[in-house]
Amino acid sequence: MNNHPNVTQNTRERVLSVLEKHNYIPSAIAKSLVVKSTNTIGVMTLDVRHAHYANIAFTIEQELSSCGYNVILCNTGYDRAKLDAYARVLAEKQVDGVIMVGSVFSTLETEESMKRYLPHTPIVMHNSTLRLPNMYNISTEEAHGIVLSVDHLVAKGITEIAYVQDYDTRVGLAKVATYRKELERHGIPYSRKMVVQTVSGLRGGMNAAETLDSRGVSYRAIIGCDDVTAVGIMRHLARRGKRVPEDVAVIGFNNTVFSEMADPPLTVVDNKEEMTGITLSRAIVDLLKGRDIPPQTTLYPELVIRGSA
Amino acid sequence: MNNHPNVTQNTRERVLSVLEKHNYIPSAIAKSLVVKSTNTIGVMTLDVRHAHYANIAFTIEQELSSCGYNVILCNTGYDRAKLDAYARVLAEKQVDGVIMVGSVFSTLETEESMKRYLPHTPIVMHNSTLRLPNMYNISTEEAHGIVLSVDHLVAKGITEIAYVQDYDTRVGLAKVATYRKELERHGIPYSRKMVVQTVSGLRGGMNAAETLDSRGVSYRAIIGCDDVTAVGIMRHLARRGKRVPEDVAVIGFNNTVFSEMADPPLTVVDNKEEMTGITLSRAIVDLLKGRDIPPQTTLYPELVIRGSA
DNA sequence: CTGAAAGCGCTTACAG
DNA sequence: CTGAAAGCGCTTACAG
Repeated sequence: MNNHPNVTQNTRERVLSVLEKHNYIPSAIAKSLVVKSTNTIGVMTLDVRHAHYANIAFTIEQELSSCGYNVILCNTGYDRAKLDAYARVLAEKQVDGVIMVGSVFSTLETEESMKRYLPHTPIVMHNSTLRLPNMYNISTEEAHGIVLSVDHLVAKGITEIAYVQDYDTRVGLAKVATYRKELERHGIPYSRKMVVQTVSGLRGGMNAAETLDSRGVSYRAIIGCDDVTAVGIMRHLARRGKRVPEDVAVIGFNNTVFSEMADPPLTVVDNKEEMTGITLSRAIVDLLKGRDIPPQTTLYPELVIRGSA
Repeated sequence: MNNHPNVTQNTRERVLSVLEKHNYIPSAIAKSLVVKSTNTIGVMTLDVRHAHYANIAFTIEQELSSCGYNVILCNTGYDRAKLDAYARVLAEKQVDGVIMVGSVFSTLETEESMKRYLPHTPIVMHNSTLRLPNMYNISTEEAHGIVLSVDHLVAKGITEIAYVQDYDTRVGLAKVATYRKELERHGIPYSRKMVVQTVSGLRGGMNAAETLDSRGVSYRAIIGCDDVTAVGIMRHLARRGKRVPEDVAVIGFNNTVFSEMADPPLTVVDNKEEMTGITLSRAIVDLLKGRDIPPQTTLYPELVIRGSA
């Protein structure tokens, strides 16, 4: 009788002292069996070695543990079979809910696994979505970062703005589209020559800037798809003797440690991972407490202005 | 009757088809209650946002999941109360074992919590130790990295070697001591002026190199306590117009992405996080399978030679 | 080879 | 206000 109202002070104390003496630890699994709730949440992520997922996973774990839930960590990679196996084992272990973070999870295969194994378990997804009644989506509108970046540059009188994109994912495409739309909104002519596609990363950033130079276009700013790529861009510029931000302004995406460490420190679009983790955790807790939440929530990034633009 | 030998092919097929049709998922918690094993391992770490812990946690999770175990992630920070709470909840949830990674866990408070809540659960610890019969230790001898670094520099004919240390932790102290011993072994006079203490990080590295300059000592190499600090050291050198490695060779510790990204790419002591994660996982699995393992295992780092030394 | 019973450690009604 | 019984969904002996 855990903290029930109708129990005498006397009896309670007597019982507690005995428990204390024998170092009694209640079995959560026996309890779970009857109350049909395990107080554990499955957290699926692409790869927690990546700072982005690590930050979100950390925040989720901290937030949930402060609410009495534990986290089972699942790194699926790009492996469908792994995802399926995790979904099954989370069902067997009867997690109360699952949080999936990453755009990788927007696939029909994922949908099938989740529908099959966890048809009634609340699922909160970040940056991906499934057509399932028990699924709730929370997304960060990364393309909004382009709006912020272009606005920032234009306010400084810079109009020759190049854009370095990486993969043709849904958000990747949305970002280029927004880049084009934003230029037009500011009355700046759009040129295909000002956007270069590359592999994200240091090398990719260097190559992208190199490509831009080889095209002979004139640019006063480069927006890079992420911060590490932006560091690569800056490295190429430095080797060409161009100063940042005087000659070329650089803006990156993702406010990881790399941004601060860059020289000059990078101005970046911050997708607010802590806020994301907290929002995801609160959503699942709300669902488990029977409170209703909107099926779709949008989070907006913000611009962190440092030395590079 | 899961795959028991004495069951007819016939019966088995009949049963399986019914299970399949009803989409039956066995309850792991009901099973756990009777078999006294949950197939879940608690992994305690300081903070999974740090690349070092993220890498190890990732590898542990992958390795254990391939052996049929799930991981409950616990980020304790420096908070004793949190650690105590996690220890208790892991006991309640009846994890089969726990892995603790980080030197933070070498405290009497930790020992008390673990003894109280998990007296019979196998505990495998990395870089920390407790005087408990159910505890097994696996440590990476970081000081060995100093041996490798000094050897490498001396082989290049460099003898004026400075050392930047951070905190006075057990391993921090062991590293300076080894630095001194190694110099002596190579017949190089040791000077207190050649070691500077700093706060780890970019800023700390810059400050440390600055301090070295202000002391007016002559140096041809600097060994930094970690890679980010080494990047700071290189940044200071670059600002002073010194070339790396021509004028000054730089070696860091921890082979994170920062090392590769540095310019020039950093020569570093790699503490082999993947190997560490695998070793920790195998140890706990061995213990759970009833195989005996040595109470203490030592792992050695290796030198990754890149452009800075 | 198969089926029914007991029990894992809890909670939840339900009698006393 | 307290105590004994039933049941959560499995596995493990043990009869048939």
